Amino acid sequence: MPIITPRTFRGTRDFLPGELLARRRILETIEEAYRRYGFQPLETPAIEYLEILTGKSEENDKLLYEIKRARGGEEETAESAIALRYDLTVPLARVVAQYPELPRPFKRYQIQPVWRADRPQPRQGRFREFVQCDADIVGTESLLADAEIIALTYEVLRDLGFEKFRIRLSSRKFLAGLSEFITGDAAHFHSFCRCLDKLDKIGWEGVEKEFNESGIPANRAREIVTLVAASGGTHPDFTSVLRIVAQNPVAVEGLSEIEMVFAAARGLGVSVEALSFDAHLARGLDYYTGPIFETVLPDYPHIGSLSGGGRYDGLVSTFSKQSVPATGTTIGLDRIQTALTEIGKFQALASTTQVLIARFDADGVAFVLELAADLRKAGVRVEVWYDDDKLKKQFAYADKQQIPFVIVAGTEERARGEIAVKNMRTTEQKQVARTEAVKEISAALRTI
RNA sequence: GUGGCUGUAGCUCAGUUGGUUAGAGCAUUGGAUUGUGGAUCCAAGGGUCGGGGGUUCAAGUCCCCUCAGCCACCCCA
Repeated sequence: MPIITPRTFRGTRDFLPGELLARRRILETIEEAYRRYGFQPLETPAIEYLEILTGKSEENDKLLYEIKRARGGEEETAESAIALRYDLTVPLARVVAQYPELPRPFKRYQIQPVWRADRPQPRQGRFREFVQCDADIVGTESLLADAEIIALTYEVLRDLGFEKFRIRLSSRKFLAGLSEFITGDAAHFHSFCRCLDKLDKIGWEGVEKEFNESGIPANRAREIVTLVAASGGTHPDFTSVLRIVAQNPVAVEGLSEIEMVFAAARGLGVSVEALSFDAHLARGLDYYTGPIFETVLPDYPHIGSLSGGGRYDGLVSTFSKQSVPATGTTIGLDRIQTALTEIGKFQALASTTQVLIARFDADGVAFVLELAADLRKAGVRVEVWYDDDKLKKQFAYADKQQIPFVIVAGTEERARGEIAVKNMRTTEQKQVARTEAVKEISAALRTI
């Protein structure tokens, strides 16, 4: 029989225990924060009908993993065609339309994997299968909701140990107005955004070249956007920006929304250096309609955004005659992990076991099993050694797994009604009466 | 999707101008007086040199194709 090479599909990964334990910790931190803001959990299927997923964003349509057919089954018909979801926002919009009885505001969080047929680049935290942590507020147009989403993002990143990060805020509405104001034609909006977004990377010469190549009339663009950009940052001068775009009512409205969200987010405790108004933040899925935001690490520009979100008041209406406003964000678990690893704060754990009960003779089996049962009843995480191996091997295992305590109960100890408890960190070992074992171990565990 | 780089043990790599049974470190397993780990020492297992074809007396080493991985761009979490 030929051996099949063990491997994982490109852009997907196995998570071995050490890494997974650390990932779980990150998830717990995120989930805790989401709950503090009153979000309730939701899960949806990995597979959706193709028609649910397509048509929301041209880029994403290209990244869909379509599922062709079941093995030995029939080819899917056009109506029953299916695909793996590429985000959690579209499924949420579907749910909102499908269950009108849900409360308003509907605040849900959702932590599940999504799939995109991208070309993976691990260093940038980019994969084909990755976990998104979404928090969305559905059913209100209030910009307080957008501000809360920003504050929530801020808290999550702080809780995770990030010290220097930047939440960049802009607005689709403002950009639409700005685009119209500069180009004189709303039709240029998309390419205008795409070019503008590259400003940080390629500078003005590059952007102007892109404008030309995209056929965007942008004779005054440099002057205007330079002024707007100069008025942005962590201490935005909204009055100056207003003066520049005053002739365009859409831009004015978008700007006032940014200003409100900005102020409310600060009011919710977001620190000055963590939030900035970036007029040239133009990226984002096509379904955004209002404020948009993303989080980046200024010191690690190669890592993609850690979070991204915004207001999408039109998305639900693709599934319903009702129009339902919504805003929200997604935090990328894998980007977070990539970033924490780079910063040196991603600490893999070997094991969560607290006590290993060693053994080395057949006579002691009953004694050891009873001890394990007692400890587990008290909530202690216990492993029992299975084979008749040398103690050396058993201790080496405890050491490798970073198990803090090892219990040895050989004939001598058992005869005296005692056990030996060794603290692997201090190497200290002491004799404990079997009757006091649970109490002693529990107390010892509290000291570490 | 566009462009570039790489592909030798589980991992990180070395392999001289193509020449006999392909090496090291780490990891794994076993041992160094039989009830105690992290150090050291000894030993062992593990590779059809990504796959296929070609040039040659001879290819890990040269050429072609292919697959895979990585990086930049695109886009984004």
